[in-house]
Amino acid sequence: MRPRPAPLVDPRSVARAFATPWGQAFYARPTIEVAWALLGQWLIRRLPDGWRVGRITETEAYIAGDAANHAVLGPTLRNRSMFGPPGTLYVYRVHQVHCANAVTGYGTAVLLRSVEPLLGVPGDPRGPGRLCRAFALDRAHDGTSLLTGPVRIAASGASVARVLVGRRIGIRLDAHRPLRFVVSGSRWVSSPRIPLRSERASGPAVYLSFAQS
DNA sequence: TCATTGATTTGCT
DNA sequence: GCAAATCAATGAT
Repeated sequence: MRPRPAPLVDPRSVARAFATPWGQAFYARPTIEVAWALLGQWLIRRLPDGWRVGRITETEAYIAGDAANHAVLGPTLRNRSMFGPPGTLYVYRVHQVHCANAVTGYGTAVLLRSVEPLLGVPGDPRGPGRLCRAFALDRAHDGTSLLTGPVRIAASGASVARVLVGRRIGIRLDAHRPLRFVVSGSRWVSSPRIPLRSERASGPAVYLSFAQS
């Protein structure tokens, strides 16, 4: 019998982080800034039989005036949680999978694309569909709060040294915009062949100048 | 009620 | 590299 690998995080610290997640102010900022800030944070899922924890390694911003944004035409049955308060979870289905987003403002959100498994994560959480499968997320979680719900995001305590920026994956409209953000050097990232360019971890200020909200 | 369309993943060539 | 799988949301009829 093979020894079980030691967990990368202490379950007690996970419970503490789950109890003190990022608050609404974390999400109520320009979407690109939030997409950048989410890198390195803990995504924590509470299930009846335990925790699932991953370190966020890949995000995409869906901003105002963005043709690829589901919310660009206003509220519908599918996207209505994108018009909830900052820190709302927006989960939708596309093809055969689900994708999870953190709402930042009225009709804007950050797609969670990949995490690095830290505790209790089954399978491969690289890619938004596989991330949702690994964290057992579906439309039942749409509209729940990342501040008080069964899925939360909390500070990891560690900072991300360098961020890679590139075009978003799998979209047709506004496909060229540099709104995809990746933890530099991580192997827990989808679409490894899509080109990315390296940016200082000092922040996304350069992108905020041309892409508001 | 019908046709179109995907913020994906997988498997085959 | 490319296309199929497969289905709910959406908008047109």
